Amino acid sequence: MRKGASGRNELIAAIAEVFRAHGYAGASLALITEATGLGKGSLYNFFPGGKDEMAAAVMAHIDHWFEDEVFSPLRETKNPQEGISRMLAATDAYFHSGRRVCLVGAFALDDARDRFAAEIRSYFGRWVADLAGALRRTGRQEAQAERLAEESVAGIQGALTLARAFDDPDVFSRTMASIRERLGAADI
Amino acid sequence: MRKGASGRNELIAAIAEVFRAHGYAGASLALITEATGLGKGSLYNFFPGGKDEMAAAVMAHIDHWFEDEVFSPLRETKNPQEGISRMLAATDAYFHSGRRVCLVGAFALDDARDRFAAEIRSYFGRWVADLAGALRRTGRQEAQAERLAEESVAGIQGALTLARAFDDPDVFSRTMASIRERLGAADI
DNA sequence: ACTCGTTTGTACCAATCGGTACAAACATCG
DNA sequence: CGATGTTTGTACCGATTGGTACAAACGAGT
Repeated sequence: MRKGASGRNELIAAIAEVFRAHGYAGASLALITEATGLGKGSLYNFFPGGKDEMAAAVMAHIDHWFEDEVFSPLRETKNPQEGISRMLAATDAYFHSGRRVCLVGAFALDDARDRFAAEIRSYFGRWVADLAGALRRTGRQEAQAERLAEESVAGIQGALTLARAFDDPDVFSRTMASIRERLGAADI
Repeated sequence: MRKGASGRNELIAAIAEVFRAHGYAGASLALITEATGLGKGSLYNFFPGGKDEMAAAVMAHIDHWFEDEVFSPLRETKNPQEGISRMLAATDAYFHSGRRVCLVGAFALDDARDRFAAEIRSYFGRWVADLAGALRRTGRQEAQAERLAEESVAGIQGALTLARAFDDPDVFSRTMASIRERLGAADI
């Protein structure tokens, strides 16, 4: 890797955008070559496993980012309401306020789900479980916390879909505001 | 068409399942041939425009079904609460209680969105607008009705994503129950 | 039985797919 | 400078892609 230690992360980020825009099947090596400026020789040098390994690396990269910025604040912040606020802010930033799509969600719909079933399940599973944990710590009952967490994550995913469908990021912002309210309101 | 008038609808339904399972890019003619039992000769006889026309026919087919079973009850049922109930029941039936995926939603994420932007926007637009109309007729204020409708449709889409991700249709059923409650509760 | 339009299978096309091979160009370090 | 391991571009591979051509098989009407 020529460009120093951060080169691989930037490379993975560039590849991620291709998968995001075209899905697994639609992300051809030609598109990846174009997006990264790297020929097939380099690509297969960094990812000997080919397209599959590239997608796996992208998934792992996303997973780490969410673990650090979204999930772990939910678990480890002393004040659960602050953890929830941090997760909402990070989520909003990550999805560029609705202009960006969730690759894991897109893979879940597509037949890439079979390939990455474990990673997809783990990603959403931790999101829901960690949010439910924070909600419990605000005083909510377990069943209610679980349901609210599930609905919130689903709401975020659905809002991303609708924002893309309408080509209108405001849909996402409005839904995020509403979710923030539902999650914040009662700490009964 | 040999098999009578309903043959085309069945053909479109079979093709729809291929797009649903593999996305636009992943739905190869080989898969469509296999799923329909029809050779390329027949396929291009019925859809001279090729894959694009097949996808367009599938989209139109879905659009008509939702118009008849989901949107129009929202607009035309005298009692708006009954219209909402009918739309929820039809939605649950269509998505096989969470075991089936929303093709329009999947296309919205994928790069098929560019091809079918108008159809996708119209589909979700009518869903939200007609639901908001019914909510207004229950006595809600316009702004609140609009927001609730948008969140409900987003919630349905997100629940489909999560149900696929967890491979657990119950996620969808739970979310649908919760949406039913939110939509039914107050007719203030 | 004969015709006529539809439906079907097969063979074929150029383009692109993901992937491999490998030698030239490179950076790094003694 | 020379040696060594990494990075890169190019050429190539068989398989598959979406799409076309077309003659044989078919069904319905007379």
